[in-house]
Amino acid sequence: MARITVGKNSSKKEMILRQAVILFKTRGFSKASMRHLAEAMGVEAPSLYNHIGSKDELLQDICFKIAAEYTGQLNEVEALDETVSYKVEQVIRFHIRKMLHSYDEVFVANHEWRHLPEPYHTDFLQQRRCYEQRLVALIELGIAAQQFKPINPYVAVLTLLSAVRGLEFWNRHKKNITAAEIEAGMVQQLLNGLIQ
Amino acid sequence: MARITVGKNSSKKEMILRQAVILFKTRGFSKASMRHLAEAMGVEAPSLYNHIGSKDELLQDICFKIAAEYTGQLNEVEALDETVSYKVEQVIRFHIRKMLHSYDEVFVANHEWRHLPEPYHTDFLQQRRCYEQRLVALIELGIAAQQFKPINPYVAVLTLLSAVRGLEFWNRHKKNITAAEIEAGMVQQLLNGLIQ
DNA sequence: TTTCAAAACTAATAAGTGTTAGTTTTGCCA
DNA sequence: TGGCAAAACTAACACTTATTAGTTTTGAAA
Repeated sequence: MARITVGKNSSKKEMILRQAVILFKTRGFSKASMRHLAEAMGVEAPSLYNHIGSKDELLQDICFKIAAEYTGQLNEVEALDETVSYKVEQVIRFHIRKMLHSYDEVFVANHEWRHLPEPYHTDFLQQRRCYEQRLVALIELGIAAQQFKPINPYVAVLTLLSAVRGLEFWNRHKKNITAAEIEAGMVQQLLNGLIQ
Repeated sequence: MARITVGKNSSKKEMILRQAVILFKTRGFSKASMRHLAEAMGVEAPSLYNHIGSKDELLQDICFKIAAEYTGQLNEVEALDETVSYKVEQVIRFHIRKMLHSYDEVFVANHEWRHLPEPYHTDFLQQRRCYEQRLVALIELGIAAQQFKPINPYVAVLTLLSAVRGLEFWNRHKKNITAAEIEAGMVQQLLNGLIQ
């Protein structure tokens, strides 16, 4: 059949990855088969293996790319010379934007990391825990500086991350509400709940 | 082999269902096989079909039981003669307790409803949307009564539900923090973010 | 002890899984 | 136009899946 035609700025593997993200998101990793993916690419399943290593490798690429982006942003924010609440606000806003702009990728990373084979599964969890720990430290700093109420910092981080993650379920209402409105509302509710 | 021995207050189907909850939670619905479930029951796979209709039916039972419990509680709260913020607090507390006490069931319902076959898939989503809509109406009432800040009520509901749902990820920290502490912290952060 | 339904068993089916081997086609560069 | 690697193809493998059919075992009531 027709070959996988290469776009300007993306290799064939990247094109497969893009389809994989969509497929894993809509069907879930387990129920998404290489034959489904091949069909989306207009090709037979074994042909995919000229470009990729395995199905698992696709999931790894998706999950670790997202993880790296979150960690990278936190590095930048931590280095800022600003108040804690400003930093927390930046983190919240980054999460919200990532959720709204790279919806499918974030969704797959959030839901399907469980299917990562070892040692990637452990590695991913480890990165996640480390990220959370750094946020906890940030909140603790805010409490010590009396910018934040004396709340349990673990609970605060959980609440922040979970609330933002919930934007997953919100895509269906996209029409009735702008991204800016969502961002403003969530920042207000989440940050006001923390600040003294 | 040995028969499935019936406990005092539970039919054999209920016993299978209990094992299914655990299995679906740990392996995910797709990767949980009837052979796994049979092994957990100490029986061969086909024997299960003397007690249940299908694998899908197990998932349906789990998801709709949970949905009914949430709807039932909201019915009760709505009927109360109390302030809106009291009602919202009751809803938040119910969600948190459900999450902490029926962790596995709630987890499965939250994660695996996607695998429900039609028409159950549509029905479940419909019930979910209806539930959210009723919460939105509650928040709107609070804003109209000037108990709450003039926040976007959809965003507020999303934030509440998502934050509570995030308790999923918190079980690993169970040791370091009591249920009461979690409940207090979350109620404070979430409700204070709303109240005028 | 006989009876009989409930519930276990074995065997089998048809479909789907990721992936490899080996072969043919494609399409660019000389 | 001839050569050659990239990338498609077909065929196949070794599993696993949910489920059905048909048969045997179990264990309580008569």
